[in-house]
Amino acid sequence: MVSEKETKMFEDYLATKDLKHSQQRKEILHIFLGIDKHLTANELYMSVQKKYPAIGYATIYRTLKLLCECGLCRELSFEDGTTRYEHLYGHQHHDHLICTKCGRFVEVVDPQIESLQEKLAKQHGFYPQRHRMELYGVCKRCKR
Amino acid sequence: MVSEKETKMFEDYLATKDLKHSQQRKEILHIFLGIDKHLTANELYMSVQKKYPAIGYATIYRTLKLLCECGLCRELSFEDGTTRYEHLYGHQHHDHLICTKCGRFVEVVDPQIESLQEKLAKQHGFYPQRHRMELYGVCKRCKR
DNA sequence: TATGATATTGAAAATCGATATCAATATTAA
DNA sequence: TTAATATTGATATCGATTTTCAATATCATA
Repeated sequence: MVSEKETKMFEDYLATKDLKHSQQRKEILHIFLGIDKHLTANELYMSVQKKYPAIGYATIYRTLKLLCECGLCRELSFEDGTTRYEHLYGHQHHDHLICTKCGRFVEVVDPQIESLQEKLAKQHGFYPQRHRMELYGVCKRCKR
Repeated sequence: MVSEKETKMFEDYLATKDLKHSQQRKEILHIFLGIDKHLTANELYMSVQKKYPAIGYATIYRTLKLLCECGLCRELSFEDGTTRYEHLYGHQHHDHLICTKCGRFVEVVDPQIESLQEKLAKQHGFYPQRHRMELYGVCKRCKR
């Protein structure tokens, strides 16, 4: 079952921006939250299509943008040029470990790295806001 | 003066792949090495145009790809969607600290972070190959 | 240094993902 | 119910990159 909390977050965001709670937005959010993987816009479009064939491409992109703005979604652009979206339902901040053979993703966090990143930014006179870290390697399964 | 070493690296790479040492390739490499900043393909194209108006867009892209393959160039795709290329002439491995206001780049390395990244990958059963880290923040100049 | 096999080129067309346009429709507050 | 306004889907458009293709350049070998 998909959380009420995230639905609420989205609706609150729409309300504060004087945007409307359209059916399409609700349906896209619901489907997006239900898929636990890093989706491309196209993959999301396909999933949405199965249930709601009338929903167009542009609405997918528009809704993804809103979801990113309200903090429910993160846009990730990878080495290979693809842009993927991950929902933050039940996930905290994390970075990615990516297998260069099979493309498998693992979410990782290392508090020590996090704090060193902050420190490093400050050392250079930057006020740190966020970061992006991707570790590429070959996973256990592919190494053999 | 631009290093012979890099030119040699490129020529050796071309030789091993049975590719040819065309004038265009030599000229693009030379101009690319001479510019010490993170260029978009278009920016490189413009610089090349000034000296060699006959060289086309496609050749710029084709040559950048070769330079990346032989290790003289790194392709970077940033948060804002732009793709930039940096040459590795006189640079070692480094990550980036990027100002979200003015777009200024600083190259940074933190050996402690580097080794924790390796460790983290290994902990998850990955054989680490490379990584990418971008720290976003507001720089000293923009903060005021 | 001429030849022929093959890679490279520039120009233009094609492709890709993403965004903007626009008339028809849905949402919302009054 | 109405009126104001936001949203929609279809389509056109965009900018970045890649592909196509006929003409040309490179290079090993004769």
